[in-house]
Amino acid sequence: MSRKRIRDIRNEELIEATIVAVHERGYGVVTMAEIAREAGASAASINYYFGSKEGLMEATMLHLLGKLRRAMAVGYATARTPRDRLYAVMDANFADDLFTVPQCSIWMQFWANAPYSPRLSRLHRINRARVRSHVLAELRALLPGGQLETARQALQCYMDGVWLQAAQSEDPLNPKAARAAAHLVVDLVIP
Amino acid sequence: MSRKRIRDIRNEELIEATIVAVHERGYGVVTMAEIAREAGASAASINYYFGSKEGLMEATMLHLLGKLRRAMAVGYATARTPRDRLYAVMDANFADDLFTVPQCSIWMQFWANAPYSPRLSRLHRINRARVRSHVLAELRALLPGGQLETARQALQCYMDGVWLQAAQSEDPLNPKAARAAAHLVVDLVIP
DNA sequence: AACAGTTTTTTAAACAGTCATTCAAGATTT
DNA sequence: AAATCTTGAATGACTGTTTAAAAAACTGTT
Repeated sequence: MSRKRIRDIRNEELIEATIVAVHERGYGVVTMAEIAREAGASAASINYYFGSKEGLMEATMLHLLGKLRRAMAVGYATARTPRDRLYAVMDANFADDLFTVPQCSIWMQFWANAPYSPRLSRLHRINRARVRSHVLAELRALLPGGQLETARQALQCYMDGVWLQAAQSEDPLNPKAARAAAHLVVDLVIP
Repeated sequence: MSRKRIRDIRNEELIEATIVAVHERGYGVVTMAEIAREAGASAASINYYFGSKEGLMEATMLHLLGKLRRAMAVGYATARTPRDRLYAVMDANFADDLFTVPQCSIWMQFWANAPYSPRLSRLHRINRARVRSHVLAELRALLPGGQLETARQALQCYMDGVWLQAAQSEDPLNPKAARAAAHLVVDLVIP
């Protein structure tokens, strides 16, 4: 039992340290030693748990993807109309514990590196397809078929674009305001 | 005269090679030697012309920023109404000679690295502010003040988001379709 | 509680490459 | 001849990963 526990604890510590360290230095530049120092461990222990630097990055993104997926599931549980479920998708993207500068930074690094790493690009494809199908499912109930694809792309690209911008921010973000803005964009697209 | 000419020719050759090589390998991973090979030159000559790898990246982005700025100026020259000028801003972003996978890749790498390089982040700020003020200026003539900021963010994030997605594409892009889609988004935001 | 045996965890040090940059010497152009 | 351009080779520093050995945690037995 506690054998498993230790591994889980280390995994989480190292992933948190990865988010901070990659945010501060960039994925391509940050070293295993820096991440390890952030976590109060040694570079070798990261390889012990994750196999490689790429494995660590994959695990970190898996962690964030899971957070996003769960946040979306929570919102879906209480939303009753297609429009509310669309709001829920946006709200998940800008949830308090997801929409932070370090996490948007990581996402940025993830996007930049995905084309060059089969393991990362696989995650990227899966996540994107999932969000896409959710958005599309709700839009179907709200728009005529001809406008579906335009509206979907507008919304999905909006979410990506906001994160992109957030990753460049010097100051802490305002998730509440981001959610409000996202709702306005939804209303703009679906009158 | 031709002393200057040679420098210009090399600059352009090396920048083109940079775009191809960075697209293929990623900025953090590509080596000076690979870029040089792509250009049919030596790594040392890149340093001779650009001083450093970072200098080369800065010059490359300066080149692309200029292309974008000029494309926008061309569109502005013929547009007569605020809506047409908004179309022109979008069209510039998705112009035939700008909206290609390698160039969107570079832009992606640029975004990812800007937070860690003062020289790149300066370029990023300048470019973003310029696009922002153009979009805002046209929107002012089309929307009540209260919706300005929402519409601007929707459009600007849309453009970023489309590029982000384009950078992941395996196949060649379709600039014409992208422009058509962008027009539809404009029409969605400004009925 | 104590202990020997076993497994899991940790890390210092070694390893094996890598790469941006510099430099000196030669090639080319003016 | 002078200025400009080019590059092979040397430099110097850095880094992900492996290894071997020690530390810590756990196990069942006494």
